[in-house]
Amino acid sequence: MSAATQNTTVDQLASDLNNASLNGDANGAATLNTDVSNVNSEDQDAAGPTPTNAPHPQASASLYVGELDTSVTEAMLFELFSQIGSVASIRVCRDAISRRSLGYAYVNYNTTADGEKALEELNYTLIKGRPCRIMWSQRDPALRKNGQGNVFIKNLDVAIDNKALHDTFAAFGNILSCKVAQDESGASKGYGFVHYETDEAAAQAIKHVNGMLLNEKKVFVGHHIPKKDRQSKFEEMKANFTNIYVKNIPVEATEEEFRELFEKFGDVTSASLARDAETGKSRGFGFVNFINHEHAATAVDELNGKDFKGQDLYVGRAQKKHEREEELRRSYEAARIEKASKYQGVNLYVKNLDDDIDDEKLRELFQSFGSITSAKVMRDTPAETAEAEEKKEKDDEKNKENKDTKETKETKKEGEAETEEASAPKAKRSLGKSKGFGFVCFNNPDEATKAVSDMNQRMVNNKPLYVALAQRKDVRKSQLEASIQARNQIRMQQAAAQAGMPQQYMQAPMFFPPGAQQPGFLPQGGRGMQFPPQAGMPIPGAQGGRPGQFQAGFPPQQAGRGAPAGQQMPPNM
DNA sequence: TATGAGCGT
Repeated sequence: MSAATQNTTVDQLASDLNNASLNGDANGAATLNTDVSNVNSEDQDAAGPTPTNAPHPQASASLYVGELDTSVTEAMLFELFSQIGSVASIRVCRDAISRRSLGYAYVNYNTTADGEKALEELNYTLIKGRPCRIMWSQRDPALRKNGQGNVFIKNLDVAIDNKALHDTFAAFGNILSCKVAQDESGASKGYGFVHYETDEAAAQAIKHVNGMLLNEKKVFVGHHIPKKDRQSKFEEMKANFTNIYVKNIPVEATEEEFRELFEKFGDVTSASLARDAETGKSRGFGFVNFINHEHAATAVDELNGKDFKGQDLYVGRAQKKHEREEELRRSYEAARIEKASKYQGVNLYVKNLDDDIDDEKLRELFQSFGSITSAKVMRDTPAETAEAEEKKEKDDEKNKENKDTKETKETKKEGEAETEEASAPKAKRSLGKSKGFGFVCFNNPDEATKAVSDMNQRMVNNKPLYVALAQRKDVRKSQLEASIQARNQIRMQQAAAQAGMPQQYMQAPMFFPPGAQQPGFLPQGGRGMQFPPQAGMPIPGAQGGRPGQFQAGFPPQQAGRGAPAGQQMPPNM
């Protein structure tokens, strides 16, 4: 980074910090001295931001570009990076077998200056809707893998993006990499990372920003601790617990009785029963804290499950609130997965359904194969259908009487059994329009398999059904991705063959700018193709147009262009 | 609440 830019950034930091009320507030947040123009040379720490303008160590012109969408090609990167200066070469790294992009690339410039400029001007540029992350290529993994200088920031305001984070933290030293964690839609997850070149810079950043307000939010800034290190620390903490949680305590038990019960095992610093805020009545649980762990552990061993005034106590290590919540979340997730795998092999995906087919009719179609636990036609929400309905109502005015007697019912919740149907109120509510597919779940896999072989391609209301075993959402998703990748690969090869490109260059795609002399390329000015072929570009004469299109009205295979992926599975899978 | 990914010809 140039000195001029660095100064700008520092000034900007000072002003940003002021604007963002980083200077403390009534809530007791600490005050940050952002005055970097009046540094007391004897007080290094108070000086705060100590930016370094150190050039990167290798003095190469090779950039690593990460966080790329897998569809990003060399050509797209060339278009962007050549705006900065003369690009020597670009390579998107790909899996050796599947050729799927690994999500990162190298951009090599002819000069280091251009590399620096790209780092300053192109970092976090959106490519295919995702901000790219640019670093100097650092081939020595050891330098990257020790966590030196890596800082973790949480409780970030969602408005703080990569650039804002970078600008804020650049004042403390040279940043190798900086990122705000994002969800799939690109929204901030409220935490991020700043990896400095040196530990000193990281220490300065932590010292000066931890606990400060950024966009009204008090941020935590600390050393990045990898998951496994945090976990082992947590294990150690758990192994030395002194705090105990007790439940199933008779409500008539007094604080004193409760405390006495535990004092037999050692010195207790506190023993309290949870009480209702209004009535003051015991809520039947409480906490006991011992001075030392051994006594706490003995109390758990001796008292758990023991009778206390007529009730069997639960006594265990007390969890932190978030720990307990996480445990509950995990067990919920485990239950969900178990439920999903239970459907494996018994749940059928049925598509190309006529709009007239409702849950009831779907069940009837399949009931001869065995015992059906649920049959469900996926529908738009009534709201989505409302507009269309309204229009239809006008059209149907002539047939009004007919419509009024039509059976309507509300879309049912997931997992509800169909047996309710008979007793369901025939309320005159609008039913969402059928999405043309649904799910039929059998009791056992044999019934399901038989139904697939007998019902697939069966004509129903003049439409051939597509019937297959339903796939789990994640399985389906990865299969779709693989097929798209394979399709693009074929297109690339077809395009290359058409252009007369030697096969070997398809195996190791490397983009050289037009005009660059590279061995094996067609001479300039010949009839050679523009290089490289882009995924998704139309290929004259290539077979079949859009893959997955089918003829004579028969639906494509499940891996083709079926209903939108998000609707393929019932919500319980 | 939250603690990443990542290096080739």
